[in-house]
Amino acid sequence: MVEESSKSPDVLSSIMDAAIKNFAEKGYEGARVDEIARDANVNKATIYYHIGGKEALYKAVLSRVLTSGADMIVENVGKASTPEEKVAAYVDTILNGVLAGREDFTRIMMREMAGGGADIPHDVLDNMMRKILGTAVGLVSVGVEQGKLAPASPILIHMMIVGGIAFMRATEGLRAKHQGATMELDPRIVNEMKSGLSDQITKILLHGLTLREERKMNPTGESSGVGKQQKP
Amino acid sequence: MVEESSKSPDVLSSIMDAAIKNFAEKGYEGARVDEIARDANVNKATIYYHIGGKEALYKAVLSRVLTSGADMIVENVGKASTPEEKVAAYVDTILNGVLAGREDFTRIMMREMAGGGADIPHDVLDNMMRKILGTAVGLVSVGVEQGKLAPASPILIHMMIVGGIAFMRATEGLRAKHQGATMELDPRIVNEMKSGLSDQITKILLHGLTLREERKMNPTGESSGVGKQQKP
DNA sequence: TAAGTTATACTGACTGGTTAGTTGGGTCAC
DNA sequence: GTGACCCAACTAACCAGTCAGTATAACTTA
Repeated sequence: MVEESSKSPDVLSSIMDAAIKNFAEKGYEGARVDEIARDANVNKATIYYHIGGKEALYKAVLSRVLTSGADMIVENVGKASTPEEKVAAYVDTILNGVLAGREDFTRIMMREMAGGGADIPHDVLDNMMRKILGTAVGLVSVGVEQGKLAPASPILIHMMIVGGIAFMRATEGLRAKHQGATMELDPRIVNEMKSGLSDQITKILLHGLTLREERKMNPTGESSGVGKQQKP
Repeated sequence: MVEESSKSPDVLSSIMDAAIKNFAEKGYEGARVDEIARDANVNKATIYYHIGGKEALYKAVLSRVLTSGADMIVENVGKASTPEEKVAAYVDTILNGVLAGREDFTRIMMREMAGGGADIPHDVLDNMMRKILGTAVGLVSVGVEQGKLAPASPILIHMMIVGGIAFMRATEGLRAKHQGATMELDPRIVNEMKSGLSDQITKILLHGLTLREERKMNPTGESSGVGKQQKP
């Protein structure tokens, strides 16, 4: 009689959420449709009614995961003016925009890459490649032309960013348990590690590790005057 | 008793090889014991006789994958003298020593990280953490103390190397098909991309992307006319 | 507007193919 | 013969996908 919930609040998104969680934790083969249904508080057949099947569900999840970030990167990098700022924007957008609070996305992406990306729908892949890698290519190209960036493979840059972030994220739990390797660290390093991951990556990418000559590092950290070097 | 494998040519290693291949391609859940047995030209029960089961087989594979490289890194980095050479040795060992011709290892590692590394046996993980990360920590620490390297998180450095390599490797097939994003690249970038991945990564890590004033980058080798720029 | 019809959203119970693991027996070197 | 090594065939469980059925909203028509 009285409707506790006339229409379901949003069956589809609860299915998607549960699917993302399960696929992220256990991978495509490891995830169970029954469990996804249970997590979504939905009858299994409902999933088949709405989406079609396990594979269709996974493809839907993949599209959502992979599509969501591309435009954000294009936009934010576009806003930045100098090549250096563009690199920073690139890193920052991936870390704090695309992947912020979405460990699940990272995990699914890692698994998908491990599998060679065979399951990624072609149009999604195409779109992603064009936008994200295109942005990276443009960024480096302009920087090189302007004499501001050293020539480097934009794809490699992209992969070092994404790969670095993904591996850092994925191993967070692991490292928390096994922090035996922390050993005695130089206080300057400890300090540096306190700044945000985005800043750290940007700094490494822009300035590298080599210190030239006698230039003292700003010991208080923060991304201030780190990359200032004189002649070799 | 006598030797390890007295009888068959080498049943155990053919099982392991087949297992590595299958786990790499399909993950733990996706791999089929029957198929591993078939690939190894062995009856399925033989696997159970020698190893015990699917999970034990996977653990064995994991140990082999993860253990194999640690000592190599420690040794090669130890041989190098300056911090810069150590960084180069670190990158080069991971790429050309640990992972050379072993895409399977990379894939298994990626999946395992995506899953949070829950399956990695504790002693293996401990050993790996101590050796590999310990080496990275030592490397950066010494470099910083000597005033030759900028302070940076050794873990992040490690993850950018491994993550970058893993993602580059994993997406090779993918990128070959979708090379639409290659666009018009500056010839200097194209040239840079011709040098080995190990050199490229080392260069980025050591020198970064930023070009300072009128200074040549001192390219590691071939990539000659790289650093010639005017001011903007 | 009441009765009849169709469309949409969902469910509980079932099924059949797949797959990890077992069993009991066979071979061969010593 | 005896024990390490290997096999073909079997089994029990699991799990993706199906189906017949319920409920209700949404039209249709007389």
